Amino acid sequence: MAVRQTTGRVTRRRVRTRANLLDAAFAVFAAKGFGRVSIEEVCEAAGYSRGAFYSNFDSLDELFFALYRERADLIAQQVADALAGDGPDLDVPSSVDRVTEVLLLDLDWLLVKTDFLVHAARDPAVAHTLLDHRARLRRAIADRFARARGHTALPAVLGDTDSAAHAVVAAYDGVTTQLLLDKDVDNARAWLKQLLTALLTDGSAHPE
Amino acid sequence: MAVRQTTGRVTRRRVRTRANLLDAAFAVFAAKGFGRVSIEEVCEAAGYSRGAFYSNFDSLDELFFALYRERADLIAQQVADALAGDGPDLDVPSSVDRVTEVLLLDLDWLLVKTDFLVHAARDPAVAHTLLDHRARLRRAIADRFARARGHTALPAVLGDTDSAAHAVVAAYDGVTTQLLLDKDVDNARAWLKQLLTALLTDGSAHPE
DNA sequence: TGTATCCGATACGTCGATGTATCGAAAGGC
DNA sequence: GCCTTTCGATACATCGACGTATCGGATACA
Repeated sequence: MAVRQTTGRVTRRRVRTRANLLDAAFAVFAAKGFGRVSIEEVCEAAGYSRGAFYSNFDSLDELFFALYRERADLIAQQVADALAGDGPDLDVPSSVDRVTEVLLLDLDWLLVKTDFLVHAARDPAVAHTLLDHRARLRRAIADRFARARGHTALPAVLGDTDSAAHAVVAAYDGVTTQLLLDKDVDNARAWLKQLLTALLTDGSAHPE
Repeated sequence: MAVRQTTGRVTRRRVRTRANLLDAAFAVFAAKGFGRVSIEEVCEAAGYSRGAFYSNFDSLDELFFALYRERADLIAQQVADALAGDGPDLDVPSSVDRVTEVLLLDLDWLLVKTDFLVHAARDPAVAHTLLDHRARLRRAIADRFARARGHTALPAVLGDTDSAAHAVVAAYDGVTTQLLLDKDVDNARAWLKQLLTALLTDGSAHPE
């Protein structure tokens, strides 16, 4: 964290500034990629001078980290809500639809998230944060599966609900990669749905 | 490309230098990530001065691009070989083993490849190269499926062999993401195998 | 072996980004 | 509304990386 001496009070202005910097940084990171962004660019996009930046953050890395945490928490919450929202009656496929809606909505987020993955891959501490986020998503998904037990059976090849959740995340990651290249959100959604269907339904139950 | 005037001859020294630069760059990129590497670092790692670099490349981007193409071609060839090598008698699971062996062998390559993905996601021209590489892999896989027809049936949910190949690549990408974070190659291989099994075999045929 | 050509090392000038130190202005408690 | 505290703008010094221009040694070919 930046200087922040004694136990001083925190001004409203400060919170606003910080939020503005984070928002601007998100846009700039999404557009150019973390590796090609300077502190000055972020400040300019936010309409502040570098003084404001150094008053709130120590480095671009720290800002990036904070940015990721903030958004990741938001997404995790949205997914958990989408999954917890429907009663135990609804079947898995319709849950899939709702989650897909949330997860593949924002291309900019996927770009930033991938940048973050690249860093995490080279820094164990950062990796830990990302693994945490993923674990939270998996937990929400696994819980949903557990509740659906009896309504919809999972194929035995996948094992327990945890493994099934793992598989869902892997499918999501796989589709994300393709989406980053062809930018076709609709296609990605359809394709993710098909993948999940193939994974989560027994081969004997042919759809449509 | 760098200067390279008229139709001059190309010295052996030049090819060696170029290759050395590419090799050193690969190591440096894998270690620090493309975004955090300077031209000087690459030269230092290779044991050359910047003069050598500018004589062979115009920019770090160009070197990175060349580096990717080179390695991607190599991998694509290896995968194609691994798939074409076994006769039509072998079943899909054992092909999976052989390909997995090739694809998940080198963590450094996965790191560089992900860096490349990040760039491709923001530059359509670069994206085209990466999509080409992926298409080549998919073709090899789809061909293998086509040859296996009659021996092993694919589940109907996946559709034709092209879709099945698509699914395989998605699973590979998904597992790669996790592998980049936990660095557990053995686990990734096992997990990829399980995923592919779930995808490619009919749910009715329960293994072990 | 001679020689024309090519290659890469060195030495510069330049520029952008960084971090700090300082100061005026805004904010909040009273 | 005053006064203390905090925030962020400005100015400055520094540094690293960049790209170029030049030159001496290496390389290929006769």
